[in-house]
Amino acid sequence: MYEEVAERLRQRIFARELIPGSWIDEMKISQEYGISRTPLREALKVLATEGLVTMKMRRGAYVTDVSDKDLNDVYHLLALLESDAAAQVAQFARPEDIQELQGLHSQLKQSVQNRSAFFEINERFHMRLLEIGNNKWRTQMVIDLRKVMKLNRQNSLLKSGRLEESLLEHQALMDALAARNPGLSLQRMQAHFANGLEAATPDVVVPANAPHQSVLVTAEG
Amino acid sequence: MYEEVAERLRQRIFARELIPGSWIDEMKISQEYGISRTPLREALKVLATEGLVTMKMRRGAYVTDVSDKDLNDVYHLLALLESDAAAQVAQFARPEDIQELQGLHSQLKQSVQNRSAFFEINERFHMRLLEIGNNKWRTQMVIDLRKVMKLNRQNSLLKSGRLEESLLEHQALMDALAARNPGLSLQRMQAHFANGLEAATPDVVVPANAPHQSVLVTAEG
DNA sequence: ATTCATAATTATGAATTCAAAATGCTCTTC
DNA sequence: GAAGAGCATTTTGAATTCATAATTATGAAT
Repeated sequence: MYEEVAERLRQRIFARELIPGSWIDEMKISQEYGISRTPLREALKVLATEGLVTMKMRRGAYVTDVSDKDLNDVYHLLALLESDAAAQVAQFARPEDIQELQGLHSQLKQSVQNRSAFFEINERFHMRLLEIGNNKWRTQMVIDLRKVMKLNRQNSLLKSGRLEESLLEHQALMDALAARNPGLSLQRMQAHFANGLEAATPDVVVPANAPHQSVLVTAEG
Repeated sequence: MYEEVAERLRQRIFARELIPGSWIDEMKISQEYGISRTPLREALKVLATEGLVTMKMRRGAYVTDVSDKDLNDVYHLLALLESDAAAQVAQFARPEDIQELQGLHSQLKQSVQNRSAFFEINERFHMRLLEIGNNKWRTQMVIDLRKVMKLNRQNSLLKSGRLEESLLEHQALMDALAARNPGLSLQRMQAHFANGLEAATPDVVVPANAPHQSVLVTAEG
């Protein structure tokens, strides 16, 4: 049951119904859910290891307050891990996997005017790419990091023009993957992230000198 | 208390006292530790999210059995994250931080004939570099991944000659850091990992075509 | 003798109870 | 009227109890 409870809590945290920095009332929540405190406390400890809540000694659980720097750092890691996955996919994926990604990309193209559909398919694309990347530890990390990012989706996720740009970046990435070029795939995914992806608030998350650029630094730089 | 219990369990898992794949007897452990099952179960759920144990529905907790592929995958991520940290350090660290690393490196040089001291200082060096890298999420990830690596330290960690080689790689890395060259630092850390680091069993963890090489792939490759 | 069914035992998962610590409120004193 | 001490209330953290599910063992039937 604790997994289920953890997921419900995650959703409430993402929805900002549970406010960052605020105290989590175990009694209240357990009554709301009609359960005892035991599985709730187990769930809270899991969320604590995920970084979504913070446990204070003899003070209980608090919703983690994620700073702008935290967001930058997490975003940097997402770029690092997902571009690494893209390189792996370009190298090792089976032809049918690439086909599948191309199928998802086609769907993405067709849903460019439907914002929520675009987001959903885009998310599927990224997750599928990770799965094809065939490293469950990396996949789990990205899942966890994306959860943290969701903590601070306070404002609109994407500027009006960004949907089309994002699509173009996806196209460029797909081309690199189809060409089975790992390094180029890595760069294209990096570029996609550098431009703000779909999950972030670009002006907050990607300042001009953001550290997540550094992975593109070469031996010369 | 659950944190303390989790740590004791981690140690026993690392020491292979709890055998991978084996069932964890809650009753037995709780009696051994003189505690109730409640905090023990909380600890087990935390370890489950860390990937050290696996929970099976209505079957309890099992020590995770880490496959060779898992080791490869985790090692690949360690290389990715730590080399990323090295690049960040080269870019953003304060002079005194570089100094501190150089101090640790000097200690490392002096302890080259004392195997356990070497390992301990080496671990300190890597952790300090991560901390200076100033991304707590990355640091936490590396900590977690290193725990997983420890699950399979079954045999001797380093060939006889590797200590000296490792030291040379460290020296090369230090030079790149001191020169404030992010890309070179990244490469040198990658090379350090490609050669087997200190924590791995090289012939198992780093096969010739290991995927963790791919991060060095460039736009041309 | 082997297999299937049923009962008993064992272990998990969750609720409840209990203890200790922290906070807040009240009462007293200056 | 304000400040401090002591007591009460609230809440966390852990132990115990309880229920349910799974496994094993026993017995009967084929």
